[in-house]
Amino acid sequence: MPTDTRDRILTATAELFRAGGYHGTSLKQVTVASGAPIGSVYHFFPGGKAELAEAVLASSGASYRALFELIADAAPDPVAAVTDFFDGAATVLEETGYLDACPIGTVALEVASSDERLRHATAAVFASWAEAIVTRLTAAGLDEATAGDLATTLIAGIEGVHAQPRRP
Amino acid sequence: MPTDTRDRILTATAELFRAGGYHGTSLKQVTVASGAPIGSVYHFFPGGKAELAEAVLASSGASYRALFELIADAAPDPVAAVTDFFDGAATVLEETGYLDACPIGTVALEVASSDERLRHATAAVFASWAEAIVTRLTAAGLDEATAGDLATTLIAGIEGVHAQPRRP
DNA sequence: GTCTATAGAAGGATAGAC
DNA sequence: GTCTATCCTTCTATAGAC
Repeated sequence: MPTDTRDRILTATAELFRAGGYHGTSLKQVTVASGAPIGSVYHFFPGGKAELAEAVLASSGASYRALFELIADAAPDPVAAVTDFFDGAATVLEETGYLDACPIGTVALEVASSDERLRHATAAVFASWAEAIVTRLTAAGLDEATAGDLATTLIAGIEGVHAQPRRP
Repeated sequence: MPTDTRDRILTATAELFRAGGYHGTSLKQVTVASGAPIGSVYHFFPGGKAELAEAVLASSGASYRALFELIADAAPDPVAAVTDFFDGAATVLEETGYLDACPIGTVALEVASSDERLRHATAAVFASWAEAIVTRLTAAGLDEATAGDLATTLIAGIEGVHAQPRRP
């Protein structure tokens, strides 16, 4: 399969971003973790690290959105949708020892004031999540404004939870 | 004043961490922003970048805690304390164009799984904040467990808010 | 305590054979 | 599409004069 290598680079980089963020991840690590040589990385992402990061943010963002939609649409009501989603996140955090966070939030904090292009990529992901949430909340009867505020609050909550390190 | 340089290094680094995080900040930037030569940085922080980061986390963490305590103790009740604090954070975010985030949260996400020492430093800060919140909530009549859970939620909220980039 | 110069390693990126 | 070798820059850290 020809695009197999590209996918491996994408998922490996997403995993590295979860652990070390954008600046904490080197292309050398990407080659080792993905098994792809540096030449292939630049073949699929001619724009280098920045273009790779942009693709990772978009693809990871879409995955998390799909996961939320899957859980939400299986839940009987919006309240259950939210608690199911947070319960799932809590389980993952517990099972992984609170080591790996959300690649979007980590990168978003790093690049907010320094990289216009990547900031846009993170903002697009959060906007997409908000849309998925708002759609379901308005369908359940909430007005647009309340649904939007609640979506922002929920996204802040899930991101903030991931910022908490393991204690001690 | 002999420790003046040390303070300038500390505050300059905290500002840089807010913008670019730990890995996104170089010691060269620290020297430029603080006006202190690299020799002085290593004079005050012989352990290099890691030791400097540890000091920045502790000092910034203490400042934010003090700010919360100031606002909370001026508020008539716990609910007002929380809304006053979040309102203050919102004002700062608006005034700065959502550019600079929380140095603790940013670094916490970067180092959670890669640097044991810095992870401890971030965990200590969050624990200190939680203590400040729990003290006031239990004084207001909440039981210890509920106060602890609420403190964690509030900290997650304030951190998650800072992870949101400016839109568009 | 301050400052400069520099060592030594690691980073991103490119060229070109295959 | 894959892989290696290599260039240039930047980074952390150290040495030593002042």
